[in-house]
Amino acid sequence: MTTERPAVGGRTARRPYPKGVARRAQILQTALEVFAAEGDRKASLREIAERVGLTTTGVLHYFGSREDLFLAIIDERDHEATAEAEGTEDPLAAILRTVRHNMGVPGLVRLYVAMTAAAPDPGHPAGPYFARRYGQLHEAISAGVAFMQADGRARDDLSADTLARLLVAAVDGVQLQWLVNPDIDMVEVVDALVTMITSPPQ
Amino acid sequence: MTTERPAVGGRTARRPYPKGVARRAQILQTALEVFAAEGDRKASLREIAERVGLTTTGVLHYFGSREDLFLAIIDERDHEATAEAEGTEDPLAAILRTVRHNMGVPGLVRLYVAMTAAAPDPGHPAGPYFARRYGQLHEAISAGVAFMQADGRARDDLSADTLARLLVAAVDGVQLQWLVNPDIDMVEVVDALVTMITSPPQ
DNA sequence: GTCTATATCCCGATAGAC
DNA sequence: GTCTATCGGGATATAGAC
Repeated sequence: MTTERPAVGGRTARRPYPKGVARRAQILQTALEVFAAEGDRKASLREIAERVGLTTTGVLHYFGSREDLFLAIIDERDHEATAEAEGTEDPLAAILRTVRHNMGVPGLVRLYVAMTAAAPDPGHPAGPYFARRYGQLHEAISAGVAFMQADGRARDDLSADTLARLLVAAVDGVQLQWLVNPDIDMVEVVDALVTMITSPPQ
Repeated sequence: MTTERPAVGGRTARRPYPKGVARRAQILQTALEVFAAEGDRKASLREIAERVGLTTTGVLHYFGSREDLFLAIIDERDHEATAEAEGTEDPLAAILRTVRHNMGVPGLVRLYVAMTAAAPDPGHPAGPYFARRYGQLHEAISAGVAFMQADGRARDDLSADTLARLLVAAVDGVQLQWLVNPDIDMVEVVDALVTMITSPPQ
């Protein structure tokens, strides 16, 4: 694995010119704002371009397609989150931190859910992206849980593999409920699972 | 609660004429087929209408909009599933049965996920629908879990409320992973959660 | 009640000029 | 690196035929 940035976000990734990177960042920021405020259907390229002060083609110059643009937002935020959680001893604590953080950024969660749902669609750029993403996430969490099992800090009557999948599923799934009903305390729900995993079986 | 069918699927729900109900069913069936085979983006009103032998407006006569059409599919399948799970003693077993069944209908799961993701979008008809749906589902499962707790068949150090949310989250979330990576055994993952809920804490 | 024709509008994407 | 022009596709409202 290299530190090379993946080519998710368009053809200008190589040798970025100062003006270009600023525009790029501005477009990403604006697109997220529009999506958060108006939703998927209203967040058209035209609307976003207008707010940035460009035409649709201007936006498409930086991101190959509308789908690529939204995927680039997810990709960027993912890099931040992954970097922050890197090298944590307790993966369960890291997950709870993430969930708590997510409760403060509903728009981003909405976008994330929309991309996840679109990923299985044949030909959608999010497909390969999420396959890789889920793979890495699962590997990291599974390894962390296995470590805790070896230390006796997690129950070992269930495989680390399955528990890792369950953790990811719980986080993703509770977000679906939370988006429809914001009164739900996501941390409380995920914390219940963490409790069950860390309390030994009889 | 009456047995009256909700008005989810169009204005012709009252006093259905034989020809109309047949067409309606045919459209629902075809729409699901196209969605399962081609995905959300290719499943346009035109494509569906063509296969049924109608024009787009012909389809729109039965369902007010494309979104309403897809929501009607979910609604119909939900009625079947709910009726089947009705009056089950063990809600956990019912959930596992549903998950096992879902592994045989990936197209429907894809549609379900797509609708769930679209639900938080402002103005989307799936919004109110899923709010109600999640409410009913949660109430039913929560009550069932509480019953099991009273019988000593489920751990009671965590609230039935939270466990119910966690169960629904796990089912929804594991589907997201499964759609991107069909090798995952959804039953195994959800069963792990069931095991933890039914095994008493130390 | 069932359905078509038409007309309009918005969208994403491409080609090519500057 | 950005715009103009344009294309094809898709959603939807109305009028009216059967």
